[in-house]
Amino acid sequence: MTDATDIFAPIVKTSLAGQVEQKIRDYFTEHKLKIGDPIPKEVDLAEALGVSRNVVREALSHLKMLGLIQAKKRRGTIIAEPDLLGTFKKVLDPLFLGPESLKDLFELRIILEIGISELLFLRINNKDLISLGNIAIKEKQSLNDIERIYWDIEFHASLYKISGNEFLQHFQRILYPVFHYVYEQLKERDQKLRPNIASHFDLIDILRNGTSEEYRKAIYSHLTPHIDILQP
Amino acid sequence: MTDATDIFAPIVKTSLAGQVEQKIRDYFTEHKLKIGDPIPKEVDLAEALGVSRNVVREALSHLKMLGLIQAKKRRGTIIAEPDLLGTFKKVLDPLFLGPESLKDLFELRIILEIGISELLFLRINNKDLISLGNIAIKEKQSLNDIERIYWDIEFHASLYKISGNEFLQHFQRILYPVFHYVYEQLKERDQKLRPNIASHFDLIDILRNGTSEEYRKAIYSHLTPHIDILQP
DNA sequence: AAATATTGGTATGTAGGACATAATTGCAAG
DNA sequence: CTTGCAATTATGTCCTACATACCAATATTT
Repeated sequence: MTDATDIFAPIVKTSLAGQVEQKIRDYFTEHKLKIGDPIPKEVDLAEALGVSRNVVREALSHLKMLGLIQAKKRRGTIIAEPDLLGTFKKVLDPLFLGPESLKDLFELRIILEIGISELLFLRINNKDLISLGNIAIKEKQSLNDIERIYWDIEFHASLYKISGNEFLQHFQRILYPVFHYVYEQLKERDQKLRPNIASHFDLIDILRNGTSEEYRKAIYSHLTPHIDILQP
Repeated sequence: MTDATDIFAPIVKTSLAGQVEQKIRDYFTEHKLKIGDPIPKEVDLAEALGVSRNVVREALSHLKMLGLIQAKKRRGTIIAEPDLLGTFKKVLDPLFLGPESLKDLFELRIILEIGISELLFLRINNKDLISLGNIAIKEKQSLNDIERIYWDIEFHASLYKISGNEFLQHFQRILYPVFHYVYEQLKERDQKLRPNIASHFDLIDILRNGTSEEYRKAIYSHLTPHIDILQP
């Protein structure tokens, strides 16, 4: 029974649930299951894979968490369209992120804001400009840092929205706690927020009358002050 | 016993495991647990929360999947640093993504490649330029589409690497199957790959002698041909 | 005494049975 | 045709038992 093939069988480091999860994913792709299609019930899967229903449930619960499937009480379980960023959100608790990750994320933000400049000039309209102006005014009138940070984030959220890319809008919402955390760190260090080289009003002016190249320079100088705070 | 407060109690739409997961996360933040710190064992959690060990395990398995915790057989379970993008990867199977998400992701790619232009000119060196040149040559010498696609992706992966942002490098690797899928779609539609307006050689030339603004224009014209394939 | 084997305890991993819950179906009475 | 009720079905929760890996301390060998 225990011959060489058994002894030297590939060592499995992933848990059973993990393997089962992979098997189920393979099953999906093999059978070309599309959104709405039902998948076998838990007991059948357990029997087919030779594991307990417990393990199958754990695997399924992973897929469920990712939004890849959706389970209803009597209807069974069906394939669903996953929420791209909903899952991502779950690991983005600043408390769990090291300083390296934080720095990368903030740098990514700069990359994104520079990257959308072309789209901004392509898609922005008068109404957007007015709305941005109102936000900038409210920020200027803020009585404390908390309020100011709120309007600051709101300003940049609007930019993402104007760019028209759904993905980015969600991304902004998800990254909110991270950026907020960075702001908090910053506040602690030098007591009051440093004035940005280029203000929000400057940015609006450029969006109205300037070029995308001018905008990129401005947004770069607007955001970089925040980044050295992350490298001590 | 069953008075109005019970009747009109907030309806629970999340599963028990989901609630427990949240409770455990709250426990982490409340106790300010850091990486490496141990968490209570499953049975204790189950008892404390008044649920079965089964449910606790399901919640923990979620956190485990996200890399937030790490469980060893006798040592118990400890806090770990999450893998930012490792989880994200799990939902990025092109088969599960709708056309809208695909379009957004590809647009995001353009945003990113435009966004890193500043960093590229800041951080690129001669060795990078030579390496990029070799890749471009190999791409030109490719005998079939598969090979050409491989080197194309390799070229852009190098760009991300040169930018120096870890996050982006991982992002590229994760998005690989998505972009590959887009290329496949494209191949099917117009049989042979459309020539890019700006070739990789052009991009290298600009990186060597040009400005970041020229580069942005070039990369934009280089990538946009791919995007209309996604909106039918 | 130092290195190695053995043994036992501990927390996670897996198994399997039982029951609860919600949703669907079909039948029956109004 | 609608309403009400019971049966059915697959997921959700609970429970108990055992397996497995790991660690520590003790026992055995060299």
